[in-house]
Amino acid sequence: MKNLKLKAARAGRDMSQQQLAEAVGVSRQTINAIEKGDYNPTIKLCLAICRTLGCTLDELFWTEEE
Amino acid sequence: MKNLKLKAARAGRDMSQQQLAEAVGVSRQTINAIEKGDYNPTIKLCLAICRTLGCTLDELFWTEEE
DNA sequence: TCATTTTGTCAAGTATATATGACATTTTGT
DNA sequence: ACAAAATGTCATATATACTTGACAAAATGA
Repeated sequence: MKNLKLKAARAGRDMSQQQLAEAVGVSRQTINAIEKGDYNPTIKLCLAICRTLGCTLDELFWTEEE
Repeated sequence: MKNLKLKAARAGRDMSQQQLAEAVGVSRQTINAIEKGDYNPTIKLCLAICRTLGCTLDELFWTEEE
């Protein structure tokens, strides 16, 4: 399932996938795949994204289902 | 670095590494390695651990440094 | 003290997170 | 309408999360 909370948080900071990717040190395709829900990132990458966007893990990556 | 918050939360539920591993569907060595800080789990596994132990992502996996 | 459980650790294999490069499609700005 | 930027997507390659099996050391309980 897509991660729309991440997409919204990034948009709220007016950052492109590319900019977020560079800020956290991964490729643009990786950010794209995470937002699209293609695969599950490591906690380390999640933490880097959270720090960059000023959000908590629970805000961006918690999910009830599954 | 070690994940002592996870170790404490597990101990507080009186679960062995083995029991937690079975509950979340991974090997005992994987739980051991996460507590020891040997490698970074995926967010999917973190979520499964949090649900099993009744904790949030931020409680068990947030870290300030790095 | 002894048996059992739990934890730590190693080696070798498999699955998958992530990279790079490339191109098509969509969105945005003028 | 046009150009540029942003996004979606594919294919191939690499790093690493995770598995299985095994054994030693430490902790727990009778």
